[in-house]
Amino acid sequence: MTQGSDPKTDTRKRILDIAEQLLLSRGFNAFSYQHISSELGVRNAAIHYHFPKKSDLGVALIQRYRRRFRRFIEQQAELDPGAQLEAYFGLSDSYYRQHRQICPSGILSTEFLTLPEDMQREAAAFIDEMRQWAVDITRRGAASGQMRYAGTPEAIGMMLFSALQGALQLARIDDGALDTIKRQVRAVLGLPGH
Amino acid sequence: MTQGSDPKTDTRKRILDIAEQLLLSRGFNAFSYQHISSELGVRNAAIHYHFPKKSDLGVALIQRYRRRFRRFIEQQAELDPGAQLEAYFGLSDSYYRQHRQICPSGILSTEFLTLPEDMQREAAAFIDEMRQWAVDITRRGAASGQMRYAGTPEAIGMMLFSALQGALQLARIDDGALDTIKRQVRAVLGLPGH
DNA sequence: AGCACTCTACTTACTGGTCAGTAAGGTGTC
DNA sequence: GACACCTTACTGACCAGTAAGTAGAGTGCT
Repeated sequence: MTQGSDPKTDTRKRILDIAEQLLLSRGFNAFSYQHISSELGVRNAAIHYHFPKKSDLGVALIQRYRRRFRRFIEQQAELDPGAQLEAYFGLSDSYYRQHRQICPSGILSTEFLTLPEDMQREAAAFIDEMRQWAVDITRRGAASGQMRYAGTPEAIGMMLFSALQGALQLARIDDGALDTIKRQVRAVLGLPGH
Repeated sequence: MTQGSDPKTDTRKRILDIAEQLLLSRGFNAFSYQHISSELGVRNAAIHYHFPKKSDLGVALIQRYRRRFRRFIEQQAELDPGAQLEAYFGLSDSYYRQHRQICPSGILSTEFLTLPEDMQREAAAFIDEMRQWAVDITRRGAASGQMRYAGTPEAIGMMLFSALQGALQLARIDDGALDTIKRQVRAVLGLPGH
C-alpha cells in the first residue's frame, strides 16, 4: 500500500482532520473513536495508538488550531484593520459553508465545564488569543481612523468576537443570521459594506 | 410521607428543575438519567415513567422555557424598550451567577445538529421567538427615539441577541466578558450606563 | 364495613448497545 | 532485532430504554 505515505505519518493527520469535522459539527462529547475509525477504515485501537486518551486528541486539536491561528494572524499582518476583519469574516463563512459548522471557540466555551482539565487549559488559552486579536483589530482600527465606534476598543472587540461566535450558532436555525450580523458589525464599526 | 405533596405531582416538576440545571451547565448530550435520579433520590426507571424517552424530557424543558419566556414578555409589556433590555440583561446575569450557566438558546443552537428531531423543532421555534423579541425591542427603541444606532432594527436586534448568547459562553473563560459586552451593547444602542 | 377494582407512582431486574481504554500479538521496514 | 503501526480480543463502565411487579390511594358496589 504505497498511497501517499508521508515521512511522519499520514494517519495521525487524517485522524485530526476527521476529529475536527466531528468537533465542529457535533461537539467534543458527541463524537466517539468509533466515528473516526469507521470513517478512516481502521480499527478503534489504531486511534488509541496515536492518541491514547480522548483528551490527548482534544488537546492536539486545539494546539493545531492555535498554530493555524497564529499563522493566520501573521499572514494578515500587513493588511489594514478593516481588511483583517474581512479575513476573519471569511473564516466564519467557511465554517458555515462546511455543513453548518460553528467556530471552535463556540464549541469549547459551551462544553467548557464538561471538558477534561488539560483541554480546559488549552481551550482557555486559545480563546484568549482570539479575543485579544479581535481587540487588537478594533484598537488599531480606531487609531488609524478607519473605524469609528462608541465605547472602548476592548469592549467593542469582545462584542464583535462574541456576536460572531453566536452568529454561527444561530445560523444553524436561521440561514440569514451570519450575513445579517456581519453587516451589522460593519455598521457598528463605521465601515463600508452594510 | 406527607411532605409537601401536591395535587399533580411534585416529582415531575423536580425532574424538570434538575434537568434544567444539568442542561445549562453540561448540555443535553452530557447529562444522563442517572444524574437526575441520583440527585432526586429515586431509581432510574422513575424518570422514564414521567419522561419515557430522553427527547420527551428535552421537549418538555424547551416548552417550559417558551411558556416562561412568554410570561416574561407579558410582565415587561408596560416598560419602555430600554428597561426591557435591562430586564433581559438581568436574565443573563442570573444564568451566569448560577454556576456559570449559559442561556438555553446557546446550548440548543450549539448542540442543534445532534438533537432528536422533535427537540430540533421545539428549539428552533423557541430561538425564533427570542430573536423576534430582541428585534422588537430595538425597533420600538428606535421608533421612540430612546435608542440611536447604525443599521436596521432587525440586524441590530439579532446582533445584540447573538452577542449576549456568546457573552455568556465566553464568561466561562473570561469573568468580565458578560459585563463588558452588556456595557458595549448599551453604547452601541446609544443608551446611558456605559 | 368489607371487598373488588383501577390508577398513579414508583420499584427491581434486565437488555442490548456504546463508550473509552488496554493487553498482547502480528507485520513490514530500516 | 528493534521499531512504528497497526490488528484482534477484551474489560468494565455507562447509557437509554423496557418489562413485570408492587404499594397505596381512591372509587364504587353490596
